[in-house]
Amino acid sequence: MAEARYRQVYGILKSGIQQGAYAVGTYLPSENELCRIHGITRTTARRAMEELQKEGFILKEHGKGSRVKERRQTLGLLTVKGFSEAVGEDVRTVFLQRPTLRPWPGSSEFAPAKEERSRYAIYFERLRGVGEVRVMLECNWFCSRGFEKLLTIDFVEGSFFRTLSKRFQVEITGSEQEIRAIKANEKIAHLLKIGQGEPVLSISIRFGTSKPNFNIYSCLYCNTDKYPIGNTYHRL
Amino acid sequence: MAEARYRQVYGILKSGIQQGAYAVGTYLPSENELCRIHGITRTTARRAMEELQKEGFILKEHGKGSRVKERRQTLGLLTVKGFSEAVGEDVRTVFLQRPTLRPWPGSSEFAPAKEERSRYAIYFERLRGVGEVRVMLECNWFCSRGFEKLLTIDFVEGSFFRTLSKRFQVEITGSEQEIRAIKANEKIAHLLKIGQGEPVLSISIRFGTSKPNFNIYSCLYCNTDKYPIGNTYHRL
DNA sequence: CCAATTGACTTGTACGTACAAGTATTATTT
DNA sequence: AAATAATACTTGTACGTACAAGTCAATTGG
Repeated sequence: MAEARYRQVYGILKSGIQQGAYAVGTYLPSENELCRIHGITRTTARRAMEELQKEGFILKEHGKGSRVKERRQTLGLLTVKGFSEAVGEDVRTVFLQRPTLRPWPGSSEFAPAKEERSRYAIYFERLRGVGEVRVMLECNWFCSRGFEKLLTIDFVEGSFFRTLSKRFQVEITGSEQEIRAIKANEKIAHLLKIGQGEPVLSISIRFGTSKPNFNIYSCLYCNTDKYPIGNTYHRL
Repeated sequence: MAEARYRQVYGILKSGIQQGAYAVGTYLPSENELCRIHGITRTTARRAMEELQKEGFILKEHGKGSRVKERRQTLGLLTVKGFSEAVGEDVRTVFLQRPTLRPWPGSSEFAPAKEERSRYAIYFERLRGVGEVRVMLECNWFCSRGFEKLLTIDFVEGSFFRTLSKRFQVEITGSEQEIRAIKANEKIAHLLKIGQGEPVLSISIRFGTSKPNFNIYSCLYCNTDKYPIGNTYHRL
């Protein structure tokens, strides 16, 4: 199916914000204006705006309008949105382990389903940083069934999720996370260039997808000294 | 104004889930049934269900229904919902510092607005645990203007947010958070009964409210060994 | 017996309408 | 001149309708 109309409008507005067409602190076009501009009803316009609010791009102000929010230099990991979108330009990502077939790990926060365990997993590992600062070690597991091609091809625009979407028509539909403060072990300390035993933020994530019984299991280890993890919530 | 209709329905369903009327794994009444039951339209029913999904109570399954999700034993702090609702029964809370007038602290993740700084702050501090385990140290700041009564009265049902709502008609409308892994200092280590320098999760929160220029500033220090912080996200 | 189709459900998207309620400016009244 | 009222906007809530799309069981046709 084609992408939903409200999602398109959401994307247009989001790009506009990220590229500076709508400056921080200014108001977006009102919902009624959006209706005229895009030829949609207010229901749909509101839907797009709600999405923007949920992602923390705007703040809706009753009686006034929708204001573009300041984007903090944080990793917007607590939503599905990718790393690069949230932090900005100087994001560097290197593979420590390109996608390879592996047996599933023994234990994890989120247990894969039986259907997933019936095949080998694909594993890959990346180190991400902003400028010279090493921010995050990222480990990813998922069932190999139907994704053998990933062992050979490159990621679309360097993004795993975009690759899933473009090459495999698999979309992320949600996530579950557990967050802990742990001590950096030798490997993590070395890779993040911090001392062993230093506190590190550990985030275990299960990403649900549009494909039944197909989840992405990720473990992130973050050095939050310079780049804390951010999150916003709005009731309405 | 009276509480919105969809919020009422949301509350009814949420209570039903929490009190076991709808068991984990079972399906809630369909949207059309809810319309009949509560005399609302599907728009309103969907609104209530979306809220439940956003809070992680249910999982909507296209073509099937809305299933009650398993509630993990985590602190659902990454939404506005309070501590006690998320964890269950055996939550123990003790005041280390009852509400008192204080000058604002020098620095914080979130800077209070000028209007807030013009008055002294009210500060209070609580230690929260589950059973014998000390889970979290909680420090709270907010502008004293109009809230002098809080210095003397008790909290409604032990809940600060409920007190704001019931006694002052102030509602939480959203939050912004920053999450870090830090080393426990002497005070934190002592209170959480862990070793000094052990990793602790630090969450800085600004809660926005329905009262203009009135925010709650909270700092949480969590021992995540037994009770990790949880979070769920669903695109739609 | 098995495969395909149908039908009855579910949630998802989108249309259109109406009015409530908050904000800010302008016009009016005192 | 200052308070009040009207106004023109904004977002918030809620109604109703229609159809798309996913799920599943019963029915039908071969």
